Amino acid sequence: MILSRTSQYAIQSLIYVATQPPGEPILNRVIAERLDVPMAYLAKIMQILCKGQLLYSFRGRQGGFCLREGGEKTDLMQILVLIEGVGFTDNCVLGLKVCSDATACPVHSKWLPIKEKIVHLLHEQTLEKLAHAVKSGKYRITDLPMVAIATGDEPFAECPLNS
Amino acid sequence: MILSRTSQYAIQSLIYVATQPPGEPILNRVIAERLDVPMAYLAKIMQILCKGQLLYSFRGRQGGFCLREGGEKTDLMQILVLIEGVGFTDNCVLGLKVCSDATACPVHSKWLPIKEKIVHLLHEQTLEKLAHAVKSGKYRITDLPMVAIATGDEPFAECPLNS
DNA sequence: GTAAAATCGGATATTAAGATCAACTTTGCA
DNA sequence: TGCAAAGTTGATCTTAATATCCGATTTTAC
Repeated sequence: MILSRTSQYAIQSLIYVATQPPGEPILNRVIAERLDVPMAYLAKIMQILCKGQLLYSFRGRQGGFCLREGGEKTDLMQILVLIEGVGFTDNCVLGLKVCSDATACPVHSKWLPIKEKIVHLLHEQTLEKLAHAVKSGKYRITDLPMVAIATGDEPFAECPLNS
Repeated sequence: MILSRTSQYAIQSLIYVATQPPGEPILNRVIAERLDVPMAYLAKIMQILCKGQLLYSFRGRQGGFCLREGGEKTDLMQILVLIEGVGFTDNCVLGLKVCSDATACPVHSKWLPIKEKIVHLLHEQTLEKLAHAVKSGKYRITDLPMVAIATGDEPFAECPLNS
């Protein structure tokens, strides 16, 4: 019913990066602050995302993290497979090691169509869509107020964080 | 995507008890053996199920656990609410503390109908139905072979475990 | 060349879930 | 009445997820 915190942070962070103007590296420290996530812990997660080819990282001054080319097309399923491992959707509801159509737990067949819907949802939601939703201002990816999301179209000229 | 082990054990155990002839107390030790679940840990869970009014417990010789009257009508939702707490289905996918229709994460509205389906499934599946499915022999609640489930209709006279 | 800024990566600490153990109470029965 | 079988209870151990720390390394501005 719930994703691991690690997965949640990964998704939040990627959406945040996707809301930022492409090509400009974003600091881990900044992401952690804006999302109210432990910085050192997020750094580990960012590393996984880099190794998983979802992000670029740049060291040194002017460093930070960027989406890879085409990274806006990344969907939630890709992220979760990277963090939770492949087959993370295949766990039996009752925890059976083997629970296939042949030898199943009593809820297996009822759970199957729901799982399909979840998988479909995860494939459908791309960073592009999610970032757009957040930039519209109608949705949020953190409990903190998201004052400093640049829209690209309408820069917050009055926002001190952008100066 | 996954229930806690505690919830899984609770469900497995209750289904097992529901497959047994009513009125005859079942030993915690026996349940733990049949389900291949740590005995002492299961005992704790059984305790919760007793306090939650799903089971009777009897101490001393001839003791054990029984379903309460009408316990066959218990559904999975009741069990999970007891173990995981009320509102366990209301967690935000991204982990936001507040994620209501008014102020939502970007997947909130897409997740809602899926959650409805899950809740419906959990309400629909009663111990009665589940136990019946298991007794039919087509489904299982443990990775171990369930040789010793009494059907009530066709006792396993040849099974040494029933002697 | 050097210092500052930033990531990298290994070691460690914390926390909660999962699991175990031992002492205790209750009960049935000889 | 005494013993053995069963659940009860609280303390404790283990493990994995979560979180932190710190030194090493890389990059860049000057």
